[in-house]
Amino acid sequence: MLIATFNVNSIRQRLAHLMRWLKSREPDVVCLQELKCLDEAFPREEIEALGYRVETFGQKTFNGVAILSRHGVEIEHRGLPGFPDEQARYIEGVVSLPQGHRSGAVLRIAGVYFPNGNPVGSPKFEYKRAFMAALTRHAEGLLALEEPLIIAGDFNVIPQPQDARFPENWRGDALFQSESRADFRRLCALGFTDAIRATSDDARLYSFWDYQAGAWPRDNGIRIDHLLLSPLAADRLMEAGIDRELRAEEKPSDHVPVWCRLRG
DNA sequence: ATGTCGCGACCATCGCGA
Repeated sequence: MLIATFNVNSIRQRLAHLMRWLKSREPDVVCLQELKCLDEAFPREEIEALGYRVETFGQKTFNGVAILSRHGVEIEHRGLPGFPDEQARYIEGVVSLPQGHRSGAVLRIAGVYFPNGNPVGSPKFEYKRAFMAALTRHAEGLLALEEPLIIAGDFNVIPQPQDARFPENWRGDALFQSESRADFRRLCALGFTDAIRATSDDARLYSFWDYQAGAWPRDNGIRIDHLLLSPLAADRLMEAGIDRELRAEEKPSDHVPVWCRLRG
């Protein structure tokens, strides 16, 4: 059972990349972020042709999230409960696992696209913090369900200095601000496992490289796309990885897919 | 030191968001 997250930075610009990657990696469930289009403009037929159910929560120009699933999926929320928002940043559903799956009958999946929050001290930063507070509150309720649950997406938070090649460059940035990191720790402390950190001590595990200033050739990356596993999901965690080779393709997204494999 | 994309308004560059 392979679950992944991928910020595509425009689904219409990245469809070919996504299709190639879906065919090679064959994930069961994928959370997408930054669709940058309305639901009716989403290229759903192409992805359905690969055997995926497609559930979108789109928005014109900015934001937009989706869940792709090779198994049945029932969407429970488009938009973060308890957080009235114009922006399409949250989608949550329940995936019906194949018969006999050892993780039980269902996997709950929440796809998130966090506000960037820059500049620090602006209303945008307060909006980011409010989004995290609302997600943390909602996640408490989800954990009480005692289901396998994964919150997957672009959190726009660099959790630790080792999650950036040059952490000093991010001082003062909303992605590395102490409040952002504390908010992220508070969410994790409810009982979530960071799939990448739980399975690897490797250096340079990044999921984003800026388009500017040669960030990719210099490997000036950061890790901001995360998979947070509830205890029942973490019990089944086998391995996790980052498909960094997509960043070397022609016209790539500035993010790459991050995935984890659950036993069963 | 700088270096880039994607979108939409609106036609050709520009402002915004990242």
